[in-house]
Parts: sequence; C-alpha cells; structure tokens
Amino acid sequence: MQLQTLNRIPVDVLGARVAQEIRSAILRGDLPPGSRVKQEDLAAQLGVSREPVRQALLLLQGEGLLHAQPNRSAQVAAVDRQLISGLYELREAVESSLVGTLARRPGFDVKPFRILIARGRTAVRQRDLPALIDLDMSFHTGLYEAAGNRVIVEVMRGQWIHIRRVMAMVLDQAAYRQKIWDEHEAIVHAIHARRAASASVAAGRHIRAARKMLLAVFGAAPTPCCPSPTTS
Amino acid sequence: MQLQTLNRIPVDVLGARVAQEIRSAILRGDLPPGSRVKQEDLAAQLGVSREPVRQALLLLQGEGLLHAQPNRSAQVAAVDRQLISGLYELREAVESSLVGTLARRPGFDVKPFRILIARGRTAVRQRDLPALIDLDMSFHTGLYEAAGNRVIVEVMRGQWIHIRRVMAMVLDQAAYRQKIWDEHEAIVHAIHARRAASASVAAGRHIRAARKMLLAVFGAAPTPCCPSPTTS
DNA sequence: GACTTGGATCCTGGATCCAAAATACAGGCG
DNA sequence: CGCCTGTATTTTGGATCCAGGATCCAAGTC
Repeated sequence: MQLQTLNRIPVDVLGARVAQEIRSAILRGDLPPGSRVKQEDLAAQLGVSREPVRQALLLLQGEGLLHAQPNRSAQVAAVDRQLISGLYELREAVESSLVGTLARRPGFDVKPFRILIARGRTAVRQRDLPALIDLDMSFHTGLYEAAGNRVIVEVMRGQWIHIRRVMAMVLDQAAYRQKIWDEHEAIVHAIHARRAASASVAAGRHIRAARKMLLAVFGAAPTPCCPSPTTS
Repeated sequence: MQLQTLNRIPVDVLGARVAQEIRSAILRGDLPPGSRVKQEDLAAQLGVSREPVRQALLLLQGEGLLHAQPNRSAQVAAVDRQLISGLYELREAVESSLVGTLARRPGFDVKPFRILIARGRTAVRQRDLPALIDLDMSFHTGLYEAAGNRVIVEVMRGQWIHIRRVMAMVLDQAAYRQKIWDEHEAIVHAIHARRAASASVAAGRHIRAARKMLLAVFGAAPTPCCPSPTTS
C-alpha cells in the first residue's frame, strides 16, 4: 500500500520557506495585525529575490493571514472577536460531531492521547505556554487524524494557524489552563468507553468554554494595533 | 459604517483570472483528474507569461485542486470516494449545527430561500443540471451567510469547489433530484418555525442522503482517469 | 490658511532570462 | 532480447528587468 498524499507542505521550496518565516513572524507578534508588508523588504531581509516572497504572500493570503488589494502592499490580517467566535463555532460543530463518530466506531487507540495528556499536564505545571499551545493543537489534530477524514484534517490544519495566533495573543489565563487537560481526558475517556453522546457533549463543552474564555480576555484587551480605521 | 471586507477574490488580477480559467477547465472535465499541467502550455494557451500561471497553480494547489511536488509538473487532483465521504461528513457536522443555531436565533429571513426553492423546482422541471448545481450551492451558501459566521462561509466556499466538481462528475440521477428541494424546503420550514432540533435533523438527513447517493453513483463509475498508480 | 493639483518616488504586477532538476531517448552491455 | 547508463531535451524554480498604478510632498490657487 502506497500513500499518495504526504505531499502538502512545500511546493516552491523557497517560497514555502519564506512563507513559514513570515507566518512565524506574524505568530510571534513581529508584524502586528494591520501592518503593511513590503515585498522588497522581506526579500532583502530573507536574502532572496522578490519572486519567492510574492509566492509566499499569495500563500499566506490564501490562509487568511494577509489581506491584499491589487497594487497595494499586503497587510497582516486583524484578529477580531468575530474571527474568534466564528473559529470556535466551527470547531464546536466539527469536533463534537467527530468525537461522537470516534466513540461509535471500534478501534480507537487511546495510547497517543494518554501520552499527550501526560505531557500537557507537565507543561501546565511548568507554565510552558508555547508547549501548551503545541500540545493542545497536537491533541485536537490527533482527534482529526484518528477520524481518518482527510478533508477535516486539511480544513482544520488551516484553521489552527488562526487558533494558534489567537492563543498566542491572549496568552496565559492560569486558572483556565488547569481545566483544559481535565476536559481533554474526559473526552478521551468517553470515546474509549464508547459513550458517543457523552463524548460529543464533552467536546462541545470544551470548545464553548475555550471560546468564552478567549472572547472575555480578548474583549478586555482590544487588538494591539488597528490604527483607528480611517472613515474616509 | 464602512465595510472593510469585500476583498477576497483577486489579488494578482491576472493570476486570479488564469486560476479561474483553469478551475473552470477542471470543473468542465477538460484537464481530467491525474492529468499533468505544464506551465508553458497554459501560458501560451491563455496568452500570458508563465508568471501569472505559476501564481494560479499555487492558488489552485492551495484549494486542493492540484497536487505538486517540487520540480515536477503539477497534476489535477483525483476525486476518490474518500474525498466525497470526507467532504460530506464535514458538511453534515457543520450544516446540522449551523441550521440549529439559525433556528434558535430570531430574525431569520425566509424570503431569499423561498425564491431559491422556487427556482430550484423550476430547474428540476427543466432538467437544467448546471443551474441545479448553482442553485444548490446558492441555497447552502445562503445558510452559511445567514449564520453570519465569516469563518464558516470562507471554509465552505473552499469546499464547494470540490463539491461542485463531484456533482459535475456524477451528474444526473433523476430520481434524487426531486427530493433535494423538498428537503431544502423542510429545512427552511423548520428554521422558520424555530424548531432547532428538527431543523438540525433535517439538515443532517439531507446531507447524508446526498452523500449516500454520490458514493453509490461514484463507486459504480470509477474515476475516469487515474492511469494505474505506478507502484514503483 | 486650507484645498487642490502637479510631479517625483515608491511599490507592485507581469515579462523575460538563466540555472538546475527531471524526463526521454538512444546506445551499449550483460 | 532486456536492462542499465549517459546524454539531449524539456520543464520547473528563481532572479532580474520593465511598465503601470499608488502614495507623498510641495507649490499654486481660492
């Protein structure tokens, strides 16, 4: 059996690498939302010509990290409450359904999730925020992959770029961090016990809680950018 | 009030147009799945240089219509049962949830949907397949937009490219066409009557029925291409 | 003094050019 | 007779070049 997929990441090797650089820069907070991105600057900064930069910008724009109009500098997409809200509504729909499916179907392999949960708890104790974000993503991505639905895996991989961005912008929230991995464990437990309805509900609650928390925190600290939208 | 969106379609005007051309060609069935796509050919054929073609290919690859490895001609993505199945699982999760939300929330505007249903029934009578596909998409897209969730609108817009492709490949199925618009009407009716659970179930059933039908038809007629995957 | 208009500069989009990787074909060898 | 190998051709990826549109600043006008 050969898997014909496994493709996906790069294409224009250089363009993809440039895109990854810019993506990280946006995630990291350099390149704040709303800031304009000049092709030549990036090219010089990364030591490549403008060509791969253009491809990278196109790619990132497809991912929704950049907005662009013809003949204008691209600018980093803003993160607003609407985005967070929409993102988590989608997640709630997808994940509660998917988790139910996993519970109904035999052969769910719990082990990798147990490992992730253990690692997650460790990261919570050590207050390792970046690791927590990565592990959270790994956990949920693991669920998508367990379902064996390529479409969902791909779609959600695209959305996790934004989810990570939101998480990185909001950061900490110590109280909530505790709960996350309990909820994860509850979900896995319900799936393992083949309790579909219960798993579904647990997943839905998990996402709704995250959404509520993020919206609360984000609402308090409005986007650290957005230079007063000119009402011209 | 200014709307900052409205962006979205083009970027590199020419590249976007080229992408649209190729997209149509794939939809139409020229460029069958698995066929290789040479940049220079397309450029010559469309009377542009290779540059916008490269951007278009990048775009289409992002959409999942093309696969590419570095230094190799891109090839048109295959349509297999896995894709159809995954696509409709996603739709079921998203749409049944979304329809429930719409029903719970006041202010749903039925009119545009009634119009679409009427037009759909007309198209059924006239056996106008392309129109049916367009109207089906308009109906569901209308639901996404009614929910006011930008993320879902965007994600599903990306997926409808594939859905349309599948529909175009499978084509007719006279018996089923009748039912579609009855089911659409039932969904709209349930939303309008604020019966969330009922709307949700109706939407789920609608998608599952479509999925079953497509898989059955598609399974019978295996993809009209795929030159025996070389097991080198 | 504020607004408009002209021009210079900057930036992007597209075309062309060049190098490197892959494919195809032909000839040689087992 | 089939397989392997070396070379020519094709095709992509990246760099450079050129033209059109946008922004910005300053001078002129009301």
